[in-house]
Amino acid sequence: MRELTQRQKDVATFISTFIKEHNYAPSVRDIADHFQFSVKAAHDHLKALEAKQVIKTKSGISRSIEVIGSEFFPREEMIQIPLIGSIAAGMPLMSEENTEYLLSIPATMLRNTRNTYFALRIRGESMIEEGIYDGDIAILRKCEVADTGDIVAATVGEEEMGITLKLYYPSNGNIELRPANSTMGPIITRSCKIHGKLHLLIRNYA
Amino acid sequence: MRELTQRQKDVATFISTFIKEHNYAPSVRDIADHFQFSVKAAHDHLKALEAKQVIKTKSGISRSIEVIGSEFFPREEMIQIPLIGSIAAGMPLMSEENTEYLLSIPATMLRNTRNTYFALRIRGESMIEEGIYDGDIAILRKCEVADTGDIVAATVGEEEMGITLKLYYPSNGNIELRPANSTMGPIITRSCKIHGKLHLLIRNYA
DNA sequence: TGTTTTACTATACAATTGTTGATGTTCTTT
DNA sequence: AAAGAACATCAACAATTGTATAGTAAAACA
Repeated sequence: MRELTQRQKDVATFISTFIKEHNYAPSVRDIADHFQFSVKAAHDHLKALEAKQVIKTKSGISRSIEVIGSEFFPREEMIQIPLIGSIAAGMPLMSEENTEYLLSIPATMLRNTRNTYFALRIRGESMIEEGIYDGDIAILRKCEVADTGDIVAATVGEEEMGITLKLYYPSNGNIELRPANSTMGPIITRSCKIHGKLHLLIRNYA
Repeated sequence: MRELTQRQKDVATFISTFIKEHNYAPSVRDIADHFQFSVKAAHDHLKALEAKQVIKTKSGISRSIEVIGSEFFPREEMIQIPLIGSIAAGMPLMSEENTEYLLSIPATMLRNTRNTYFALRIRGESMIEEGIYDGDIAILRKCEVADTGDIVAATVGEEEMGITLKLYYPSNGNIELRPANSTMGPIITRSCKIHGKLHLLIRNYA
């Protein structure tokens, strides 16, 4: 298998552009018309591009061309993340009904596509020395365990008390949830529920 | 015109889900098959949903249903923002050829859709006291003027010297570009070129 | 040199798909 | 009670669209 020819790149570019412009994929004839060649030529190009893993099509289904990742046409993989409320403001339930809206984050900015992520709005100044400010949006990876020093979203005691974002420091039996704010003391507890680890922070200036 | 009925919501949800799953819109028959009703029923639903501004279709073009904004199916408007390099690391040119990749940001997180935005990777500790850390990604709105106290990306003198992110403080004839780091001094200059204002900050923990 | 790949033309068939007419039921609103 | 909207069926037509056959020709490769 050789690499893409110029003509194939042109066709792939056209498809990619067409999808962005129209929100649906071109038909074989849309491609043929644009390049002023026959329907078969267009179809052959699609086969070639599919063999070279640039596009994917579903046989028999119209306008089903999908531009997939490749050296020449890197697809921007997006992950949808629900923003499920504010940290330390009641109880942001981990359910889809509580989703304020979905954030789209490029997969390249996250570690692993297969993990589940969720987002919370930061309230308060407890993590200010880590550069996490009131109003910031934290994107967390859902997980139950954390390593020492990780920034985690956790609930201590009753879930209704609300989630806190803190530094995780376990020490012989106890768990210390440290704020990054010298005016505040840590929460020391026997057990807490970890909801996720901080992976991304988004701040809005306006 | 009344609001959406439960059935119409179901149909709209199906379409929305189908598009996410398949990357192409359902045909009229895909909808009919799923709900076990006739093709005409599906088609009528599409007309109703279009009249109610929930979807948009192109007549005669297969699989051209597009779910648009509405009370019940708020469309997440995305803005593509080019990441054009690192701040204070050579010269990140404001051109599309220098785009490392495109970030997708929900429009709701930005002030104005019509503005031009670009992104830069932060290098150095000069804005650490504003909670802006090395490696953070700054999303800026392209503009030439700024207000006192704004965080701006600017170049002083030759453009090749590189862009800096600083606090903007003009004072009778001079322009002071203040770092947010007490160990560093401000840049005081007669003139500088402002490239944009900071609007969004993204930090990756991993 | 021969083989493979690329890049097409022209034509055609069949499946997919959008669209419509005629018609009826149920529910809500006036 | 009347009117309209919503929801539905069956059947049919026409346009769109994917796929294929039968070639031609040039370029790339081994």
